[in-house]
Amino acid sequence: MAALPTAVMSGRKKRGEGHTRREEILQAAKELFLEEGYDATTIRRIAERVGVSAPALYLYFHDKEAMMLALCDQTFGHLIERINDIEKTVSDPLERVRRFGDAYARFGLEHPDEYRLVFIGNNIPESVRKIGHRMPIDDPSRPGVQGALVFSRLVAMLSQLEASGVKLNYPPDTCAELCWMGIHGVVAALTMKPDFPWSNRETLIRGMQDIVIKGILHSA
Amino acid sequence: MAALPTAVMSGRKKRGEGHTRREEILQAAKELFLEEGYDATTIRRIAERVGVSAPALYLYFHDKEAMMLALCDQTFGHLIERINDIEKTVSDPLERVRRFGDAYARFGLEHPDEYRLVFIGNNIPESVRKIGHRMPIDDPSRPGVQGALVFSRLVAMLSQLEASGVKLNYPPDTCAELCWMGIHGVVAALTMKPDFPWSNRETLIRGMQDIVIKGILHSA
DNA sequence: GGAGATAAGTTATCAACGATAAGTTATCAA
DNA sequence: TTGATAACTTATCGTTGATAACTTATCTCC
Repeated sequence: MAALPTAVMSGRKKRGEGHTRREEILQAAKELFLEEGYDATTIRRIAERVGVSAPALYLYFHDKEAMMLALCDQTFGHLIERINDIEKTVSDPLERVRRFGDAYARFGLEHPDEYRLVFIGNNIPESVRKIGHRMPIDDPSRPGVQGALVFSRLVAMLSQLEASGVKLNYPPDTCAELCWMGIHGVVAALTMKPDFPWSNRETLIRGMQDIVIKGILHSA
Repeated sequence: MAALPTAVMSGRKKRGEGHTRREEILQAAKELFLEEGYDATTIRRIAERVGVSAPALYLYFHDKEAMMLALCDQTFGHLIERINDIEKTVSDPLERVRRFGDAYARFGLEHPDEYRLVFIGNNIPESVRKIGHRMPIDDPSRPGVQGALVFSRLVAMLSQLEASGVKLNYPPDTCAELCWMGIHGVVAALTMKPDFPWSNRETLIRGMQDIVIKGILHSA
C-alpha cells in the first residue's frame, strides 16, 4: 500500500478503477468466508464491509458463488506454484509424487474453505441457472478450473513415474485417482470434522502417503 | 369449504396417531431429498406432498436438518445391520475388515444424500442455534449419531484383528482412521463429482481396499 | 351428552436471503 | 457544455426457514 492518501471511507471509484473495487470485494469476501464460512456470509455483510450497497457487488461478480470461485482460483494458484517448484527442484519422479501429496495435504488443511468449495462442497444446484444477467456469461479467466488443474498435474507426475521405468499396479490415471482419493480422504475428514479425536495429523498424512505409494507400486 | 380433489385427502390425524404423520413427513422428505437434494428441497414442498401446511412439520421436527438426520439414522441403521451380518457370518478378522469396506463403499454410493449429510456436508452453521423451540431440545432417539457408530465398529474390528495376532503398522484406531479415510475418499469423490471421468468404480473400490489393507498390515 | 382439556392443524406473518430493475450521480472525452 | 457511460443507489421481488397466535377435531370424565 504505497501512496493511497484517501481515507478508508471509500467513495465512488474513478472511471477506469472498477477493478480496484473488485479486489476490495474479494478481500472482504475472503475475510468473511474464512471468519464465518461460506453459507453464513451474506452479500449484504460483504457489501457493508467494503462500504458499498449490496447490489454493487453484482457489477463485478455474477453471483455469490463467483466470488468464492475467484478466491479459490487465486488460492489454488499458490498451490500450483508450489507444484511448479517441486517439479523444478525435485528430479526423482517418485519423490515428486511424495512431495505433491505432502504439499496438497498441507494446502488443504491451511485453506479449508477454499478446499471445501472446490473439492468437497460444490453445492452447485445447477438445476436452472438464471440467464439475462448483467455479467457476461463467461469471465475470460474461467474461474473454478484450477482445482481440476491440480489433479491433472498428479496424473502427469504418475505418467512420468511410469515412463521412468517404475511398474505400477494400475494405469497412471487410476493410480492418480487412488492417490488423490486417499489424501483427499485425510484432508476432508480433518477439515470437515475438526472436533473428532483423530490421531496425530502428521501421522495420518505421512501414513496415507506411505500407504497409497506402497499400494500403487508394483512390488511382486 | 370446497371439497378438494381427493388425490391428497389426508385429513387430520386422530388423537394418538401423530407418529403416523411423522412417518408420512419422513417419507415425503426422503423422496424429495433424493429427487432434488437437500438444499433444493423446501419445507413447503415437503408439506405440500404430505398434504398439510408447512408449520405442521414443526410439530414433529425441530427443523429441516432434524428431518434429514432422522432419515440418516434410519438409513444408516440398515448399514449397521449389514455390519452385524458380516460379524455373524464371517469369522476371519481380516476378511471382516474387507467386507466392511466393501459394504461401506457400496452403501455410500447407494445413498449419496444421506452419506453426504452425515460424512461430508454437515452444514452446521451452528453459529447461534435458536432456542425457545416447540420441540424438546433432545429427541430421546438422539438422531445423527449412527454415522459415528459405524466408524466405531471399524475400530472394533481392527482391534480384534490385532488381538488375533496380526501385526499392524499403527495403533488400531489410527488404522481405522486411515482405512476409513481411504474408502471415504473413494465414496466422496464418486458421489460429489459424478460427472468426472473416473476409472471404473469396481476397480477403484477394490483398489483402495487392497491399498489400505496392505498399508496397515505389518509386512516386513 | 355437555364440558373442559389438549392434540393436531391452520392462517398470518416475520426477518433474512440472493438477486433484479430502474433510476441517479460522478467522471471523462469531444 | 454536453452527452455518453461507468459506477453507483434505492426500492423491491420472490423465496426461504421459522414463529406466534388462533382454530378445530377428538378424547376423557362426570
